[in-house]
Amino acid sequence: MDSPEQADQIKAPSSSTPTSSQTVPVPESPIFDYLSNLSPIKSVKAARYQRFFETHFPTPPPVFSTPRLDLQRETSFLKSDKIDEAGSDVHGKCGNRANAILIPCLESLEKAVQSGSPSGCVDEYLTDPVEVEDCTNSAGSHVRQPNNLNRLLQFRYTVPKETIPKVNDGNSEDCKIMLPDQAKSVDLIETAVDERDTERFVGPLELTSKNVNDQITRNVKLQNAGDQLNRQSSNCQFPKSFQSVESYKDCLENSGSASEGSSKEATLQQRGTRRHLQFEAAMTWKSTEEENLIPSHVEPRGVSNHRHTMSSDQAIASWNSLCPSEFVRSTQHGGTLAISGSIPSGTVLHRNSISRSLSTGSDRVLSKKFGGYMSSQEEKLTPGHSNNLAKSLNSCFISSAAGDLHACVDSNQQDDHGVEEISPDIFESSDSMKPPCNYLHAAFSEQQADPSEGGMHTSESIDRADELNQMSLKKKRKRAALSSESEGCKRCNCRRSKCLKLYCECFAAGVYCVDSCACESCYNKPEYEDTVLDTRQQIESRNPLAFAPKIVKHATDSPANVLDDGNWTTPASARHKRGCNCKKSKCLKKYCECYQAKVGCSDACRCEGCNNSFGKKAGSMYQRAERWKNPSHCKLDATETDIDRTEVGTVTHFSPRWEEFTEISNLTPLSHYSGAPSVSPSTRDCPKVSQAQLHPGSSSLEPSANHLRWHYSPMSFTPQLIENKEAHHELDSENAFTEIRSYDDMPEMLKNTSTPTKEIKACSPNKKRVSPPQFLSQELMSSSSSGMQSVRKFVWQTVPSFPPLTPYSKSNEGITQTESDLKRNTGDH
DNA sequence: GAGTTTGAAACT
DNA sequence: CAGTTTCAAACTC
Repeated sequence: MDSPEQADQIKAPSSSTPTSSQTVPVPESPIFDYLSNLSPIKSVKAARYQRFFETHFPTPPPVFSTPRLDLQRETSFLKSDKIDEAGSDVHGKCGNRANAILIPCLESLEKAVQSGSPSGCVDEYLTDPVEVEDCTNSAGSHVRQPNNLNRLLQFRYTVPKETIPKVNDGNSEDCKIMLPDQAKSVDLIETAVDERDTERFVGPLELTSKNVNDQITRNVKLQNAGDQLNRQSSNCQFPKSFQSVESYKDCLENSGSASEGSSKEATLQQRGTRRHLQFEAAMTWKSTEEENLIPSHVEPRGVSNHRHTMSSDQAIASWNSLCPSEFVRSTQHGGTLAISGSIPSGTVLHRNSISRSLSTGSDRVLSKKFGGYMSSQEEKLTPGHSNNLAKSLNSCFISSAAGDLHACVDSNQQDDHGVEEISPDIFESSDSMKPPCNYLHAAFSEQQADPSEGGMHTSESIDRADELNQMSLKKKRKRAALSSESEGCKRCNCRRSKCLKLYCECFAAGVYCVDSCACESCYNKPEYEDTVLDTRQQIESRNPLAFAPKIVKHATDSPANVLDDGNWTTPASARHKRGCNCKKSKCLKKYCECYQAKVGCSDACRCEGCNNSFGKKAGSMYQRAERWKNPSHCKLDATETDIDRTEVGTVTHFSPRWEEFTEISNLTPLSHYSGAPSVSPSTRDCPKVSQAQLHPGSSSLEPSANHLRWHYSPMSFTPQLIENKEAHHELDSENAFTEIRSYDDMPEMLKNTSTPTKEIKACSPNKKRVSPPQFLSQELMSSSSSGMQSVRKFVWQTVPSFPPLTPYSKSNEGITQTESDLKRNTGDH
């Protein structure tokens, strides 16, 4: 059973292992590899990051006051649906029954909560939802496998490649560690994803992004699950059998929804930081990848745990770009942070870094090779490399300017990561949505045409630099302008902002300026990473969404809508996040950001005399009225929904902040879906949703993928319920959909303050919406039109499977209540 | 290419 | 939060 590699791994240093860890040989299995690959995270760290979130997003007291009730309810819910048949003999035990895998997990959670769990602290509760999902997910993946809990426990201690960490936290059992093969795992993931995604082209980057998201989600989930399980089932025995890859895949699919749902059900704090997660998701992936690349043999057992911790921290840091430096500092305590934990502060914050991460994920070898993406810390460890790192940015990098997926390939990697591999369709047709070609071309030219940066010797570099300097700005600007015109790419021409303000398109896009930019006194360069990050941080402190995509695509762009209403097939289905403020251009010139992005103006716009050819703001009222009449054609904007909700059917003024959040929330589902196409049969049955994801113009392909997960998972548990309920309502599902999703994604503070749902519904123009405000989810089920069905399902998924576990549940009282109602109704049936 | 217009971003 | 200033892109000539 023990492969050579495993043997080596077993021999891996465990000198620092305080506890006697009896290593148990683990058969090599792709599945297990994958699972092992999930970067187990130490519980301590988990708690830390939870506290971290708390710091930034104070948790509402009510949430923690009643975690138990919610948990019970949720647990029972799951049990009734899926677990009962598996038997209930899992209580108190660590799942010897494979089929009952879900139960142990829930039981563990339940016990933890009911018994006041060791810490009894908020952190635990915050973690619970994820844990449950983790269990679910893991369960799904191990349905046929006994002692899966052990595995979950094991995950936590699994060390990539040749490292044999101690398994137990000092309890009774000594567990063996599976030595994961990261490459295999990655391949497996990609394969699984690919197999499920048969409807659309999936570029390499996209797969990478998916992996990134998967990795992030699973890392966190597994971490939490591992922690919880470890507490609850230290006596678990190590699994002795391994399921087949096929079974794993099946389970993966079945559990996919749950897995993804975990994100949705993540703590409110997490939700508050979703945006960062979206943008920096790649970070975690990168770190994970790098982790695996790191020779484990170098690090002692204790360190291995550290590493995982770092992985967790990295993810956290990714989620919270507001405090990158803090994160970096925290990671510096880890023994291996140099590599695995070394997320450059810049990387966390700047999208260039993200690109790096993704590139790393796409090609680990390369990433390792051109550690160009190394953080400053890494640079310290490997002097001389970092500078070339950025330059050797050979693989594709992704930027999320305007929520788009951008790919850049440098000359070195073109063969390996040709841009051609990236479907042009992933880019928005609008100029603003196009890849910031300055990155594309800049990075390219930087490598190719700018020897000064490519490793030339000093004299040559100087000469080259002089040449470049001598190049008149005019020429540069002209070149930039030409390239911009001809290729739809943009380069900045900043003169006074130093490219450190949002005026700078590069900076705003989260990427560094490149040589082809015509900017002056540019500080938006890798060498000024600290400055860039600080500035970015400052800007984000003012406006957390400053770097969020300006153009968001509406998740409600279901295929049906597209078919029924050609207007919505255009990019106009997307909207500017905050809307324009045009006064003189009438939204007919590129001065108008909406027009520039080729999207219609929405009620979010404060433009005057709007005549936007992609959609007039003035027409929004009329359109909305039409939509009210014909919900199946509804394409309601989140903005409109919000307005409806807050303005009693009259288009007046609305809070831009709200708009931003709602739009962001809209943004994610699509991306997510595209990133993780198959999750549950239920979701598969929603062609509209999936197709919506496929919309060529989808602006937010990757950055937000993680975000989306949180919306889909629950669905797998309640497809039937949805159908049962949805016929009972005649509400504007579209609105409801948007509303709920927005609500879901919205930070708690906003939820509490800006949702006069009652008035809204009571006052809706045509009185279609009559349901009580607390039953938001019911609205989702309103429309009977086929076009909305998928939407309804999708919406329903937004209902947390395990709402009570988090503060979020409290805030979503209405939703959870609806869920209860549904359960009752279902039971009646 | 120079100058103007425009609206977002930043500032007060 | 509103008004003003700054800024860089878009536009015009």
